[in-house]
Amino acid sequence: MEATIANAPFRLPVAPIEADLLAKYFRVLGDRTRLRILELVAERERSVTDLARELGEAQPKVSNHLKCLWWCGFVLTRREHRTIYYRLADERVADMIHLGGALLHENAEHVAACGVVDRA
Amino acid sequence: MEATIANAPFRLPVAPIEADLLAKYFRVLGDRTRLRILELVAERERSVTDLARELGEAQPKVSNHLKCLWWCGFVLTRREHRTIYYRLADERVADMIHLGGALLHENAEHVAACGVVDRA
DNA sequence: GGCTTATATCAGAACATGTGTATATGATGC
DNA sequence: GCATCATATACACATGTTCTGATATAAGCC
Repeated sequence: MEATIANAPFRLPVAPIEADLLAKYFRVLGDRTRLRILELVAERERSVTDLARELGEAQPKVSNHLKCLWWCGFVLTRREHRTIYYRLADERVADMIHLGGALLHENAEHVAACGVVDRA
Repeated sequence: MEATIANAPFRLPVAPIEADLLAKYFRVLGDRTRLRILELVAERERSVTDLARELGEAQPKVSNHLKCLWWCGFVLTRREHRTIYYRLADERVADMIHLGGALLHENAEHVAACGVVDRA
């Protein structure tokens, strides 16, 4: 046993490959529509149509984002007749978003003003 | 008791404007190089040159990402003579990354295979 | 002042990502 | 089978983001 990454309880990932995947994972949270979808399905399960209506967004758009969220394990589905209900896969996803929200609040103006994320 | 939203201990942010900012905030974590920088500065403070050497990346590239991390409140700086040392601004940033890593591990293959984040 | 070191900025190319429209699949009920 | 409702997919387009290489600022030292 020596692979420190694998068994470290709280050590940051070091391998570049890890960083690549983790970046991709966080990028899923880097979209306004996906965040709003997660908000809603965290509250209670919803169908695609529900989400599209509540968000005021086009159905294909919502569907596409849901596909992304499903692939990456953020949401789970359940079929009932013709309808597919999406729900949050893990409470820790909500925890992570809340943590981000808390940190954001202390830097909100700075983040808003930051042009580097948009224009590097 | 039925309003599951209102009394949930961990309520998700709802306002669309919030979602926009929060997405931007998470997007900062959605880059491999920035994550690797955060790993290193979480361990101990480093100069730009240190980081560029340890990451094997070009100095302007590292500098640019540091600017982004600094603007958005992920890192703090300290000047010593000609050198500027960067360090993690808040332990909770590391917590959030660990949480993401933990969730990722349970879905690693799916996330890797997910083409939606790359190609929508 | 001139030289060196440390960091930051800029412009443009290359790439990734999100959106809208149209269309396809797939299940249900007649 | 046909009509319908719910969801998914494909493609073209616009936008956003990162990288590279050259150059600029800025501090310290002689």
